[in-house]
Amino acid sequence: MTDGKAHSDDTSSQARPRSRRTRQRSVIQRVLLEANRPLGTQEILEAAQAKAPGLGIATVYRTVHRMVEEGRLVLVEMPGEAPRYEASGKEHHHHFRCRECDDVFELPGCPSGLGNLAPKGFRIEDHQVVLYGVCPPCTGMPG
Amino acid sequence: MTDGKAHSDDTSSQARPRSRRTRQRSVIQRVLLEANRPLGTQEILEAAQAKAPGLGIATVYRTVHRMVEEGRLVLVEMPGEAPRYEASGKEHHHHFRCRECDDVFELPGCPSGLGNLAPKGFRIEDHQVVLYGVCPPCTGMPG
DNA sequence: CGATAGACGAGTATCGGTTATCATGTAATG
DNA sequence: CATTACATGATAACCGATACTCGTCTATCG
Repeated sequence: MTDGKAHSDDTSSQARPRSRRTRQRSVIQRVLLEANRPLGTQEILEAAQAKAPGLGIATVYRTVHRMVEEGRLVLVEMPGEAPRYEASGKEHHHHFRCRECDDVFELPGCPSGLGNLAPKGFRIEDHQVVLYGVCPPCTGMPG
Repeated sequence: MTDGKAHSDDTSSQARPRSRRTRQRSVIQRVLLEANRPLGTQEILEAAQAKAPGLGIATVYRTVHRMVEEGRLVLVEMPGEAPRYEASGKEHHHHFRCRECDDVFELPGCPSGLGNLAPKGFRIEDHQVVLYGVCPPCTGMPG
């Protein structure tokens, strides 16, 4: 073959459209990857609009979906709430939700003995722990 | 009125309408109180319709709300799913969700050391643990 | 039994979250 | 700088879950 590189008319594989680097997209990605906690779509929108005025909610959804498909973001679901997203690749951890500000924080580590919770006969594949309370800022503490 | 008992025209307090004992309501209550696991509105509807043909979803919502207000039912929320309801008054416990049948089961007990998960500065008030996997019936086990 | 306040079922409306549409804008390429 | 395919923003449409409306029914009580 004269050119071994796959050309644009290659219909094999999923033919995912070539990705572009736009201001909106990079701002959203930065917001998510630099946050040290899971963010909801509205949080993402507001944070990103500071750096990209006029940014719309549709772009947030589009970018988040793309990043999840790319494996760069993972879905974080809290009981009774809309989905949040956080950077993937972190160590196994759980979450804390502040009842004052409604923010969700990451908690390093994992309690042991979760496997003993289920009676015999249950095959445990996964687990999720959520702590509720008040975060340091909301208690009035500086840290 | 001659008697001192509060009559129906008493507008003091919340004047909650007098409750009636209907077939639909008692069936829904039995379904919920006898289930040993949290049920969603659709599950409640289907289970109750077996004993009360023609029962409508509106009555399920009405009865569930009433029972929650009365304190006989507690809301159980699983991440990313519609609300479930279980009988109140049980000992502190957590839940297991089967990925095959999507049923949620109660797990007696509670893992220790959850308080150590949060760094200093977080005030922990509550917690929730969810295990995911396959329940005994779905693994092919009898019990 | 008769009166009546509650309750019911069916259907419609609403709600928050998400997705689709489309005209316009713009990054990437030559 | 011209081309063009991909991206964007605004808005409408959609969706599952839940609440409301209303005509009819019935448990309760005298």
